[in-house]
Amino acid sequence: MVEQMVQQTTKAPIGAYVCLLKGCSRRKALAEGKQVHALIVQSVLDSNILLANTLVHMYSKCGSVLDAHKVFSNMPQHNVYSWTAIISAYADSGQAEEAIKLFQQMQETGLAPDKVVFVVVLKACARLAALEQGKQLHSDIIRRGFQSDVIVGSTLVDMYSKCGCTEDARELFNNMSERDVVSWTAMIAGYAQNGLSKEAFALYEQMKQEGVQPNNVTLSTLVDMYAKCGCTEDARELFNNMSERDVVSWSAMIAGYAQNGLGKDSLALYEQMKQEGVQPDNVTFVLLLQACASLAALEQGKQLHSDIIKRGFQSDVIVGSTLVDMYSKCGCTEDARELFNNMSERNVVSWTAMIAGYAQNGLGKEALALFDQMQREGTKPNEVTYICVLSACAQSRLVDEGRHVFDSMYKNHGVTPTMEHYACMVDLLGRAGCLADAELFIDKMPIQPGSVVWMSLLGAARNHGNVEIGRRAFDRVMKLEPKNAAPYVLLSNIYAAAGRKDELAKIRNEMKDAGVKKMPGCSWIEVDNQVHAFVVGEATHPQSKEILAELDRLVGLMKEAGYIPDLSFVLDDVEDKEKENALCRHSVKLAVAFGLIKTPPGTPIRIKKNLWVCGDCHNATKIISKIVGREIIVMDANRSHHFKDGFCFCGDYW
DNA sequence: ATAGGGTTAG
Repeated sequence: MVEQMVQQTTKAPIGAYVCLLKGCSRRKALAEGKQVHALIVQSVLDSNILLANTLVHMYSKCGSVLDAHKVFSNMPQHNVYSWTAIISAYADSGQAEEAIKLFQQMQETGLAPDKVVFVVVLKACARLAALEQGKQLHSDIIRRGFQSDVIVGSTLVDMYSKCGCTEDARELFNNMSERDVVSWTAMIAGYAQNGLSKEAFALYEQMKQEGVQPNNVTLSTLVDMYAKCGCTEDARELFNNMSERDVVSWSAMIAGYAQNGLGKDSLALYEQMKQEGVQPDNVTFVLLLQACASLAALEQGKQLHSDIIKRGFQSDVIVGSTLVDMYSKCGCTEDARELFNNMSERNVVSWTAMIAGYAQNGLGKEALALFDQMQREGTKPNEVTYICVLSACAQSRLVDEGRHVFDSMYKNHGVTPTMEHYACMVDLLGRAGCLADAELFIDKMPIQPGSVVWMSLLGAARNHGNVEIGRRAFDRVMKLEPKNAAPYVLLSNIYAAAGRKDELAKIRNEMKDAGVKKMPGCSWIEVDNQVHAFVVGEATHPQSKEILAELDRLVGLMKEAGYIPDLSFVLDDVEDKEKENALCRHSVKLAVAFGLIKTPPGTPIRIKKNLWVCGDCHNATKIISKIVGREIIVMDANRSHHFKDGFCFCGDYW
């Protein structure tokens, strides 16, 4: 077909080829572009500088920097457009350092840069947050008199913002001789990216006052900003009022829900998006997978996975890593691993996601093995990798292995332990019952221990019923984070388990006086592609009556099997009978009962919980798994619990 | 040629 088209236009072969290549660029049709390239070579037109430049451009747009570079280096001569095309190829593919290097090479050849090449190199600097180079470019731009160009100006604003220099960006913005909607939006986005939402809103108001119409890019920026502030309702209102919504606008709103714990709303919005005929892209899928992961919504996650394959996004490394994460967070480490093995490209995040998957599911040995493999295959672990490896060791009681990893992280990969790593070590030692070692470890820390470290110790004290250490750790957390409810709950658990009623009452009052509220426990379960949420103590689900009846029936059977409700997990000072009732309304139990009613016998039940699963729910679920002959998987805020035949794979170590 | 949405942990 390509040949036919060319033959029909033999009168202007070069122009025709340019047209064809531009079409390929637009459609990102690499294979077709290569065909056209072959024809150009056949017609001995490949030394034509215009065609060669267009080829470089085409390969760049189709994502093949390698081919772009080949064409570029085979060209008999380069003009400024050739350089622009190859620099932009590297900048767009994320190889910003290479782009900057090429720009320097270009200047060495004596060619004078034009506006466009400055824009392209500035983009590379923004990507790298290479402020010094950016400033150098800025002065070159002034020297050549390009500073009054509105595109160059907007790009400079963007570069300074992405380097974290919002004040420089703003000064430049104020001095721009001409400002269009893009300039305003770049400055608003600059504030948003640097967490200055007040300034961003103020500038947005000013923009409207000066009569500049915000477009859908401006509004999507604001939707994202509202969402990042946690104001999803404001974001939604703005989103609803947008006249034009493209895939980015929808994704920004989907992200807002997914990243604020409202995964259900993300998935609902996706349905609406499809109805309105907007096509999701790779980024949309990443966000939706995050929503599924946060809900452990495996069925919908699998559906998305097949949509991803259908639309050809499965080779995107970020999509792949997010899929690994989604399967892991649904408790399916084997599926995650198979996917991981088949990924066409893996980066440090992909490896880390898989290691984290093993860690979350209590498979410490597998995590360590993968960590070894990763290094053998030449991927350098980063600090997050180490957090995951250490937490895998902590979850699986691999104390010596964890110590060894910690001791060698700087030596092996130059990763300096941060607060999080120290907290992991305290967790590792504390969980294993070495509370004294953990305290000693904190004493020897070269940095001031932060609240995460003390929280780890407090958690360990809770697990091992150590009142004194628990109290000490609690006091340290309070000094750093007086408004956090978690330490109050942990210390209350310690007092309750130790039967220290007076101290329990006292801490409950202190908590009340401090105006600190415990986050209510909430569990989710997906049934028939629909996620159902259960909040502790609430009977708001339409089928609450049946759920409570089922729980009643189960508790009877459980007691026959030896279940004794652990009333120490009810912190309110009420009668024992009432405590037992309260235990029965814990969200995990409600979700389990619902799952039992709504799914066929024998099928596994998968539940997601926002906090840690409580000891009584853990014990109860073990017994239920045996009585009803079902596998029950509870993904809590920390790790998974896989119940089967009366046991949990965590071995009660969590 | 310029502005907006994305991956691992906690």
